[in-house]
Amino acid sequence: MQDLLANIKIQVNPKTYVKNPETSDLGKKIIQNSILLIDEIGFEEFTFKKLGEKIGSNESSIYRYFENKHKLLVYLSSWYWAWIEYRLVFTTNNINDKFEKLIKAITIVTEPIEDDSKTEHINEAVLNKIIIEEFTKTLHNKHVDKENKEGFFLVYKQVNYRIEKMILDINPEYPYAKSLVSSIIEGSLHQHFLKNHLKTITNCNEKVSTSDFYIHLIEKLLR
Amino acid sequence: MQDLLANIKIQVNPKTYVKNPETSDLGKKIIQNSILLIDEIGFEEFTFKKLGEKIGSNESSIYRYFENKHKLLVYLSSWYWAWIEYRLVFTTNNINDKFEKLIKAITIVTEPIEDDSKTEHINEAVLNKIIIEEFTKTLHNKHVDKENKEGFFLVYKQVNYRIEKMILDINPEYPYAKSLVSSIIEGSLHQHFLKNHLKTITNCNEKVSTSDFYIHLIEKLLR
DNA sequence: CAAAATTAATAGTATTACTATCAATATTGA
DNA sequence: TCAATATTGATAGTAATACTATTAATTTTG
Repeated sequence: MQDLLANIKIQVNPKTYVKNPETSDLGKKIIQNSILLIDEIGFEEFTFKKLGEKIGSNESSIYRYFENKHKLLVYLSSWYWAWIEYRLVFTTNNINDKFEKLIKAITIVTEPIEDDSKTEHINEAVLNKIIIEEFTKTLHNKHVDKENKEGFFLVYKQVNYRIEKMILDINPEYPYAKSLVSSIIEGSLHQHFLKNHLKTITNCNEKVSTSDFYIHLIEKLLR
Repeated sequence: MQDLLANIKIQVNPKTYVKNPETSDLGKKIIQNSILLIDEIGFEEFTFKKLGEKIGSNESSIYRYFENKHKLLVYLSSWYWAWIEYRLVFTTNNINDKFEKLIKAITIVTEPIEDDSKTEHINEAVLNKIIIEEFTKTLHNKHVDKENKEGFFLVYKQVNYRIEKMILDINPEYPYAKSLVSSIIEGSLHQHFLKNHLKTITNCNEKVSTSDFYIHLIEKLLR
């Protein structure tokens, strides 16, 4: 899996960037260190100037890759969900038992990302952390509708559709497959967030995983 | 209910404001029009300067009520959840059937807010809209832990605890009561958001309500 | 190795997110 | 009622943000 991923290039919607960061060293440095810096100081405090200082490069050079920090976050999110989708397809492929397949899928989107693949400039564990803390901001702003039309959230929706299909495969009569999936995918990020910050309104912790909660839920609901 | 609410003063954590906006005309104007302006232009574009212009008042006067726009949003959210809690307690009071009680509670936190009570300077329907679009931002920032300690999210958590108790009353063995509640409360806002912006990953629309989805869910899960 | 592309350095602008000061107005309480 | 007090408005000012533009230096490539 590690090796396989090393040879796969994750494609991100070109509208999110001015110049593809995968095509240069500086671009890769921008991606790598923006993940680290956003994790460190949070998205609100994050600026291109600070990122420039961190990578020993110039603010204006970063602007040649990304229009603004919002688009950079959309890029990072898109990369993340494309990576999740890849793992989802790879992991559930060739599983015949429909329920087992769904459980594997739910696990992929709900389990914490333990460690990175070490083969790339992207640290998936840290990226997962910033997705938990910041992903909501890619959707919750007044450009959502415009950006949705431009296809910024296509991969995210694709992940939703794939799992929806698995649910309808198990039970074509279940009337809320879409809502169930979107509430699991988003809800899982939320449970991870609560585990980190508002521990008293979640059961998830070191012992009980978010995956446990959601697998128990779908078993009760669909089995 | 309307009349009753007119005589109830909703209490908000004093640490969210510098001067209580309920104590003056200007304060009430700030609350009333900040809700309308945030709904209009979104939280990112919202500034105290623009609000000042809207209410024919001075930027610096608004700073005498709220330290910054983040704290104002926390104030508005706290008011909202206190109002929800009040309606929750009021509506579920004296219902003996445990399941009926829970369904009423779920309905309160998931149904759209149709219209305001007309008795106050706060338009609850519009406030509900901005909670759907912006509430996530009160939690997702680097001051969460500090603000959580200061009690900024107490009422929100209180709403969670109340419904958790109802679930455990029905089934004390259910191991994920906290996570179920928090995922319903937050997930409901998310479903409303998807209904407005990403329609293809939700079943909720004019015909199917968010409440339907969640009531169906808890019936399957706990009945 | 010359042309083209990329990056760095510097400067500059409009806006934001405030703080400070002081005058004008409203409120209140003796 | 009138003086003290509190509130609000107007103006000015600062540091930081979120960019854009220009030009020089460096690197890449054909």
